Amino acid sequence: MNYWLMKTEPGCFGLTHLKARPKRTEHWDGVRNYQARNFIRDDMRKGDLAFFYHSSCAEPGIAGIVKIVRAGYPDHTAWNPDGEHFDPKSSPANPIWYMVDVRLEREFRPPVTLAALKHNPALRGMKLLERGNRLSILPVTGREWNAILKMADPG
DNA sequence: GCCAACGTTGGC
DNA sequence: GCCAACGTTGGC
Repeated sequence: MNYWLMKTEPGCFGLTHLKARPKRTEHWDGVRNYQARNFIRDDMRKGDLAFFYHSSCAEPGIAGIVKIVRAGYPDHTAWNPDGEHFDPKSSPANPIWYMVDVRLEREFRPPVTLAALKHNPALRGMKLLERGNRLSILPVTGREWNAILKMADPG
C-alpha cells in the first residue's frame, strides 16, 4: 500500500466536482509529465490512498483523501484531437499517457493548508514543500501521511 | 500579474 | 549531446 499526493486546480476540477460525481468517482486524466506518468503507470495500485491537493488557488492545501479504485490504464483523452489534452504522439497501440480512477474517501474540513504544512516540523523534507517542485503526482511517506492526518480535524 | 524553477524542444 | 529558448507550474 502506497501513499500519494495528487494536485489539482479547484477552478478546473476540485473536491466539490469529485464529490458531485456518481459514486464520488472519476478518472484522473490529463497528466502530461513523464515522471508523474511513471508513478501512475508503474507504481500506483488499486487501494492506494492519496491526498487531494488544491493548487493555484486562494488557499492552496490538502482538501481531502481519495482512494485509487482502478490502477493505471491508457489516458484516452490524448486521442481526442479536439480535446485540451490531445497528444498526436499517443495512440491506442502506443498510449504514452496513463490515468487512474479515484474515489473521494474523506473531506478535510477545514482543509490542511500549505501554510500549515510548512509550519509542521514533522514534515521537513517533504517533497511537496521543496522549492521549485512542480510534479502533479508525488509519493508520500507513511510518516508524512500520519503527521498530516493528525493535522486534520477529526470532523 | 510577477517571477523562480523546472521540463521540453529544437538547432547545431 | 549540448544548451538556449520557450512554455508551464504554482506560490505569492
